[in-house]
Amino acid sequence: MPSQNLSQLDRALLGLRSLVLSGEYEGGQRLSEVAMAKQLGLSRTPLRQAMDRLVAEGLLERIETGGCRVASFSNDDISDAIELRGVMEGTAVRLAAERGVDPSLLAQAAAVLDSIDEALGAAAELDFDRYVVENARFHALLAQFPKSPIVAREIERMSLLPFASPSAFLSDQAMIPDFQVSLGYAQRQHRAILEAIVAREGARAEALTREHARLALANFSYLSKARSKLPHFVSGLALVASE
Amino acid sequence: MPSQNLSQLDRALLGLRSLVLSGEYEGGQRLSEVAMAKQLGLSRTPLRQAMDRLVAEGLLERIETGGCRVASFSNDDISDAIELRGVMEGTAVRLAAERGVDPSLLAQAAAVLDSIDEALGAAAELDFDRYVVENARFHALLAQFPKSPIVAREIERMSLLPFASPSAFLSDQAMIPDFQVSLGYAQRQHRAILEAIVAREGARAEALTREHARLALANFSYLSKARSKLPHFVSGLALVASE
DNA sequence: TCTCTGGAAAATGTATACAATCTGAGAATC
DNA sequence: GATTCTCAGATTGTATACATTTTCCAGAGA
Repeated sequence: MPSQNLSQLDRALLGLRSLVLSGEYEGGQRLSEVAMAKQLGLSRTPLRQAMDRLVAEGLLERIETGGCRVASFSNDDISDAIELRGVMEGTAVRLAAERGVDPSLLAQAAAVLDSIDEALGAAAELDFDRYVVENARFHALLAQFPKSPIVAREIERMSLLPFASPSAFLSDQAMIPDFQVSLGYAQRQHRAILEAIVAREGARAEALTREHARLALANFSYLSKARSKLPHFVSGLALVASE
Repeated sequence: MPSQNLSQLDRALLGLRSLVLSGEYEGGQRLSEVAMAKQLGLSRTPLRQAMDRLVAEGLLERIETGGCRVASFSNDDISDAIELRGVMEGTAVRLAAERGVDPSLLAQAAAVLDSIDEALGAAAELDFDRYVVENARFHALLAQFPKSPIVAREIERMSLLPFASPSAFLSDQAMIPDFQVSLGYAQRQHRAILEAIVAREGARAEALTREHARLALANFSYLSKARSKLPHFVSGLALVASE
């Protein structure tokens, strides 16, 4: 059985999120609590909690007169969300460079980068899944570098929006023609960021990290244009208003 | 009657927040839902919602085994929170400078700055309350400059923590010896920021805004040292662990 | 004196009932 | 024909009841 030790709230969160991201309710219409609860097989209480949380995450919007609707994002919204994630990660690495980083964390990050190198491997034998996992791990490590709960927390929050996370658009990048080049470029940025942190070059680390986030923006732009051909492949892309 | 059109949730939020900030429950002990609900005169349902929200804001922490406790902040946490607010506001003004700002917003901001000048006035007739109000308004305007719902939203979120808001430590600054000098300095920064935005100098606007936020840090340091003499004057200062 | 165990009291998580409010469609009016 | 009005159905916000889990203290045993 897949879900065993989960609370009803957790089930509601998972269910609601996947329903919303699937684009089933994209119309912007109100989400009925009773219908939702019945569909997910739980009572309104945990469902309501889950809705509150998704509102806080930005996936749902509250309606003034009561209830929620699915949020809709413009291309500019996504661009801004990615920019903000870059700004926050950039701050993390700047602080890390300024304050110094725990050597064990640095070693972990270096190991992850080595692993990414292996994942990239030769042209033919690219291990894409491994890249995605290790990339996420590297970014998670960056967030921990400054040893600041507040910074870590806010970075995590920035990555909650489906488009802003470091892994967004990545699992679907396999269909982008020259994606291998792009991955190699990203990895060079990874190395440069780590190098700058070690060298205590805060401004450089920050600038590199911001630029690194913009790769996600490029991927989004590509997918956005190719959307008609690759419908609903990217989780949550249905929430983007096609202006 | 003070509270009329408020929902029970709103009442719970206001009541809980003020209870927490008052430092009544600082011990880090678990907050009893039933006791809380009885004290505030409402049922557990809206109270629970309010607790969820304060957890999201960072004022409460969830306990693994259930329930919540009051969060406790280190000096470093507060320093980081202020830094992050500066980073976010800095991003807003950089984007504003890069993208250009609606002239009507610029005019409003200029008017607010004029009003602050009046509030500062001559040495004897400083209108402190007015300064606080107009300062908050100026910062709110900055958040709106980039015309980005996401940026505005995240800045607002950063300002939720009681120590990170642009008005934090300000209402209590009256007791700092040379606070008038400090206010004048802040106002010069305000003008420089606006000037940089108009001149499309993104990097300058960003750097100035970050530095501006650090004034709050200086105020906090002062209050932190003087805490024994001014106990519990600053709302929420009770949550700061006196290491 | 300390540790461990047992169990009662209390607290939380969840479901459900109820009242106030909103929605939407059809009737009535201009 | 368009607009306003009305009212029933549906929906949300809130209170409360119930079951499970957690807490904590007392007492036994080492």
